[in-house]
Amino acid sequence: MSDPVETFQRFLRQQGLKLTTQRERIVRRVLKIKKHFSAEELFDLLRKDRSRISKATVYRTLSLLVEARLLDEHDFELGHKLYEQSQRDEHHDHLICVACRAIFEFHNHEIERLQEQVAAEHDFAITYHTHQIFGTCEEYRTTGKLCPRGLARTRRD
Amino acid sequence: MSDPVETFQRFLRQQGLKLTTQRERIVRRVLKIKKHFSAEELFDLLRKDRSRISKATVYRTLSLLVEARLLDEHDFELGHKLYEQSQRDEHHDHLICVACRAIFEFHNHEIERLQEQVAAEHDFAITYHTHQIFGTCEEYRTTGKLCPRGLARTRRD
DNA sequence: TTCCGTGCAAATGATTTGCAGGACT
DNA sequence: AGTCCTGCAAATCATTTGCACGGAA
Repeated sequence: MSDPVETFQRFLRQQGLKLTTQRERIVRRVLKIKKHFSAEELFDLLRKDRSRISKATVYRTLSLLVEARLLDEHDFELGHKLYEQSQRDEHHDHLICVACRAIFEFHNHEIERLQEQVAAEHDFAITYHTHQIFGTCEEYRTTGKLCPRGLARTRRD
Repeated sequence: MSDPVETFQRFLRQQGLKLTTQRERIVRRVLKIKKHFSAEELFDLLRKDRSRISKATVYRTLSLLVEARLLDEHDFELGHKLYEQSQRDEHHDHLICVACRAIFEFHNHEIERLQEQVAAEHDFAITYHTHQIFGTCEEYRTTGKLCPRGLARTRRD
């Protein structure tokens, strides 16, 4: 019952939509990605799997996956959006290395709490938030190595 | 010595650039704006002042003003960037009403401190950060009024 | 003079959309 | 049958850029 493909199908049905071959292939491929990825990168991965799905369909399906809450969408000021599998109840924010583009995740309960307090003080009803820290990561600073082309790296300690 | 136009001129000279009529008009106009504004909105304001400056120049000058640290640039997921006069030492983050587009500012010293701690734990050297809280503001929730077209509102309590 | 800067229009580039033929239910 | 979908190419849209002419130092 927590199979993502089923979750997606349930979501689609609910919206009067169908789980097509393309949509299913895309979800299954997406589930294998353990990093942050762009629409373009997903498109390339699908071609490598000999799935000739159009870019339009990739974009359309990514939107659906975000709506279905299977994916989270992020704008890290890279000129294109990045996606990652939603860790439903484990919300996290990001540290983005502007040099090598590595992306790290962090979660700080106290920050979240203070943030809610700030919103409350402004009579503001939070829908979601983004907290991004840009700078340079330790590896880049010591090795000067840039992130290889292709998938944006996501490293966890 | 803290006259923004002079600051800009100093910055330009330093870069081997000139303070042209257009650039000066743009800075002076920008200085009068007390809200967040887009390139397009600035362009329109300039036309109203009978300054026929091209959009290309507006964009080019905005970039320079950001480099000169006279303006801060924000991406609030609105499809276009917003700018605001840099409050040099008074950094702040934002609450963005997704319904009426009002923008509120907040500063929480404790959050900033915790954030530095998070970065330190990751051996991450911070360059800058963005902390945006999206949701609905009190006014929108009670009146249902949408933000009027034109300049994005910035309200402070 | 000598670059630097400007306006204009064309180029970008990620994402979206209109259409016409296909595919689920 | 009746929708929903897909692929393709064209359209968007904010922003950028190439060029030839105009302007500060």
